[in-house]
Amino acid sequence: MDFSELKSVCYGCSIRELCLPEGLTDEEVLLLDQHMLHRVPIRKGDPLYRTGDPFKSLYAVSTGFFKTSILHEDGRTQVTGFQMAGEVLGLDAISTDHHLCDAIALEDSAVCEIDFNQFEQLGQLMSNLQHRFNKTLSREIVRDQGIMLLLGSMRAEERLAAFLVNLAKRFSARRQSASQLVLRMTREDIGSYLGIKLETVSRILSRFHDQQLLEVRGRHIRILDPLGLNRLLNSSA
Amino acid sequence: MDFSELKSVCYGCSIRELCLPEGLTDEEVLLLDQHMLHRVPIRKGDPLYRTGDPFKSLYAVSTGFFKTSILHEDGRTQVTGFQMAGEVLGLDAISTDHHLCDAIALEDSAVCEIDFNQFEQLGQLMSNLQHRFNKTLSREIVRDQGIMLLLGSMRAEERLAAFLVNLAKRFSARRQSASQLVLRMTREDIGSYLGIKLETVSRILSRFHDQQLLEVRGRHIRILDPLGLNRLLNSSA
DNA sequence: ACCATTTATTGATCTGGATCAAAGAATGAG
DNA sequence: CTCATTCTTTGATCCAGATCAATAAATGGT
Repeated sequence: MDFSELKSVCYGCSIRELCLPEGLTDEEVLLLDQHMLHRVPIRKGDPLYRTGDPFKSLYAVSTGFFKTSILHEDGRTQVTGFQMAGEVLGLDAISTDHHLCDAIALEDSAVCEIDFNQFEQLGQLMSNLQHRFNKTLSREIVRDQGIMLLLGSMRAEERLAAFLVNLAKRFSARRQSASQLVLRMTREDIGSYLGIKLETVSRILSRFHDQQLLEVRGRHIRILDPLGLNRLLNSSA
Repeated sequence: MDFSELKSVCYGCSIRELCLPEGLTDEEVLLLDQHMLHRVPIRKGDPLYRTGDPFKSLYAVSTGFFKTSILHEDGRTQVTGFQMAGEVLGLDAISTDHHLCDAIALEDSAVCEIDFNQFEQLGQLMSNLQHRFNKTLSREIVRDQGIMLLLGSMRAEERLAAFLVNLAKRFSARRQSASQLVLRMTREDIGSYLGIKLETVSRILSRFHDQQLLEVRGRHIRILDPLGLNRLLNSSA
């Protein structure tokens, strides 16, 4: 059976092995995307969903870049993540059947919509899919706990270094340059995510620039000294 | 069929409806605990598991109190949670098949050990169980994101108020007093969890005491003014 | 291309919480 | 019960990062 002949969202997708289908066989992938995948474009600045929206589907980012943020009753907002190709949006909504954050496209993007009811049913048929999905959920927990560590015990400079190193790693896994980053988010978004103010983000980027760790031109960042950045992380200094 | 006659760990358990079996039928609960539950006692101060241990089982706290903490390479440590009866430990380990944090008993405790392989198999047979478990994982993600909000955008006083309100709510759900709290953890543990220093925890508790919000006698805390505490949370003042 | 608006940088000053220090209270092992 | 150890409180001082402020650079709509 030649899978490339079939009309399959996943099959032609270059980030398949970073996405939900990771670790599934070709036949399993086919079953997955024939049953429930649906490609949806989202314009820059538009929400994929908003807090309170009823939960129907998960979304795998196909192309583009998103941010998720939660809104405190007093108006304060906290960016909880930035998602790029292959990453899954909406996992938090499974708990309550309503979305608990806003997901906003930071550039023109496309997502694969995954009907969650159907997905759960397919999980009953394919233990491998269910197993992988448990890992996906668990990985999200680990990611969040990493951010708790960052917010709870790192200084501003370390947080920003960790952020850049993490972004670079994720770009690199997607075969994009690990040194040439284009930030899709504002300094304020970065600050919110890292628990610091936008002025502090800007100042530290400038300092990293002065220290020859980075070249900073607005949102275009080139990592000049990746080891130097990493050194900031692994030393408690 | 009279389930109370059967030897079932869950059936006689008073916190059943706060635990994994939440929402399952009696028959489903029976299937669950006959297949894989195993009660394990843990002494105060002992680890239930440690970072790096191979992952075999999840653990539902039956009685007692735990903390989980992650260890940064440079020696810094971050408490990621406190778990009481009915709460599940080990969800983060599903992602890598190894535990990624330490879980330490803060008092003499008992857990229900749940063999995860068997649990996944049972999930394949009982879609309801699987569905509930997806929700459990998702709820943990939501919890972690709430802590991100706390760490990223609240001041020390608000963090501590949020912590106490949350503890009181959880005790209350377990039919324990919502005003009379006995803290099982040190000021340092609380501080680590909240991203502040132990001296700051102590000072703010003293201040709350002075403001008649609390009565503080070491680890014995009585909440005198729950509305006042809540007011600290909902105002950005 | 132009103007309005949003975003970014940088400086000056202020402050919440960290750090350093020392005394006091609770806990646990023998 | 006693002593050692760990935990907690409180005070004095300091500093990383917040806040306030002003300018400069992007960005987007018409």
